[in-house]
Amino acid sequence: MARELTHPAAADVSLDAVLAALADPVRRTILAQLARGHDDQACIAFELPVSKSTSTHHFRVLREAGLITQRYEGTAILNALRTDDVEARFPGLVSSVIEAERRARSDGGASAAR
Amino acid sequence: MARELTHPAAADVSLDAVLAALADPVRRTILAQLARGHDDQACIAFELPVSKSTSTHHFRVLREAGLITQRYEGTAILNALRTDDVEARFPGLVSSVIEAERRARSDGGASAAR
DNA sequence: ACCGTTGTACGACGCACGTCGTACGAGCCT
DNA sequence: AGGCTCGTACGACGTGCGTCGTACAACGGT
Repeated sequence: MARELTHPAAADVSLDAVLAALADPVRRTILAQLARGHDDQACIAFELPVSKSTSTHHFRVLREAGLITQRYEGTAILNALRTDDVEARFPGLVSSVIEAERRARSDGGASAAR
Repeated sequence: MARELTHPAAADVSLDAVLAALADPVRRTILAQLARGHDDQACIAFELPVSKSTSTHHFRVLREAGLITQRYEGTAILNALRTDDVEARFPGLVSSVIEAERRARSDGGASAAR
């Protein structure tokens, strides 16, 4: 059957959706790891402090916000950043968030929050 | 008496709080207008599609996230961006969001969202 | 053919957030 | 002193979101 993942067109990526997606720490973790490692990491490869279904949920939010692409490879799904599209639409936004996230992670991090 | 507004120290500004604050369109409207006009605009000067109490709430969130400073001037409160502090901590983040917000506003805006 | 792997669908639940109205406080002006 | 303006405090309410578990679907290997 289908096995089709719906991605928004580059022009349809909304600031609202992107910022809402970036607001969650789990999703930022995913993005940071995706930016750090090579592309095409399966969802399984991420160490997330949530259940499998929650994981699926977060990946879907990221995809529907236009931040990542997903494609099937057997039963697994390979994830990749949509760096080009997003940077073209919101220059500097996602990259600065990822950079900040990575630094906050390696840092002692003055205050953790939430 | 007090009349003291509590602001977080520059080092205590957390990525989580900043992104959570940026996730709301009303608060981005405030930031964009603050960036556009001069500093020291009173809360009243903002045309927001919400009630007065909700307005207060959003300004407080922005202040406690470390994105703006507020100081009393009579009964009014003057607002200003904390550009320096925030840019030092998360380079490029807020500026890119404000830029994107402004463009999305003047733009036709492909899709509105929410 | 079977089973394991990988991810999805579907409720369900609880909490946090955006929203509001009303009542109040603090300061200015006449 | 009195009234006006600007903002806050305090509930209250609805909804959306993050979370989970269970059941299921698609694909690959043995």
